[in-house]
Amino acid sequence: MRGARIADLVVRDRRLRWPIAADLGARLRGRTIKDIGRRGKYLLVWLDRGALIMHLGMSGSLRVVNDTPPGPHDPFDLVLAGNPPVRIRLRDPRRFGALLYSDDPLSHPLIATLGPEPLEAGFDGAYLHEQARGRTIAIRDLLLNGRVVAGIGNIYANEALFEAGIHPRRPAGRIGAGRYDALARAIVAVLSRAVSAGGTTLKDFAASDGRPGYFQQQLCVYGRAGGACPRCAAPVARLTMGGRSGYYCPRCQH
DNA sequence: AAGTTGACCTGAGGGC
DNA sequence: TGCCCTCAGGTCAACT
Repeated sequence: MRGARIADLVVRDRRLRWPIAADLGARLRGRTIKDIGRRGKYLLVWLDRGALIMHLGMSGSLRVVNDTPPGPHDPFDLVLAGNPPVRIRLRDPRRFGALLYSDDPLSHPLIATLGPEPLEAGFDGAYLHEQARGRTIAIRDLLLNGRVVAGIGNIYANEALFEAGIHPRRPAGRIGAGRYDALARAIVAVLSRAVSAGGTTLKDFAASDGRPGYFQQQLCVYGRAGGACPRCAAPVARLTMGGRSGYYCPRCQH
């Protein structure tokens, strides 16, 4: 995509998480893509001025397609100029994805309010400890809050808490600085290992080259209720918090 | 202010 | 086979 000129945006269904702006196609035609980036789980397609902000939600995927006819859940194609043109298609059955434009994306409310990137400088145990001070929210939910730290989803929150030996329901304000050091290290380790493995394919996740991830083979607790804890062999437990599952070892995590 | 719940959607899988 | 229920990788917005 980098360096390409946008020939067209073909919108078949505007109804994503937020409606695709009616004038977006006209705004994009003829513009040049300068770079591709990311903040949390938001994808940034930097143009000569401003950027597209995209999100894949839970079920979205972007693919390069040729003459494949669009399916019922393929809301748009971004067409790049060329001979032949390159069509990049979003498939998003649940329509939780997003396609937005901003002249100043880093100031956009969705981006500007995000916490630090967990794999970059500025994220450590001291930061988490400070964020948690005086708060009663369960630590699992604090980690899912993008304003605290960007881009941690349910799988990696649970895995990092296992690695750090912290119970997912523990109130965030009742965890000491030393344990937050361990938690921050666990988050960095889990995310790094997951990236190396190409991500986690529970069902249909695939990387941009179409290949699945393999981190699911390294999951210690997520989705493994009843299975043996890899550390102590006690059965992994499942709980529900705010309508979402949490997994943990009742013997190792407190 | 912080915490909790509901909302947005479709599809898959299990039980009956 | 079909119907109904539950659950799913996200996260914002509206409540309490």
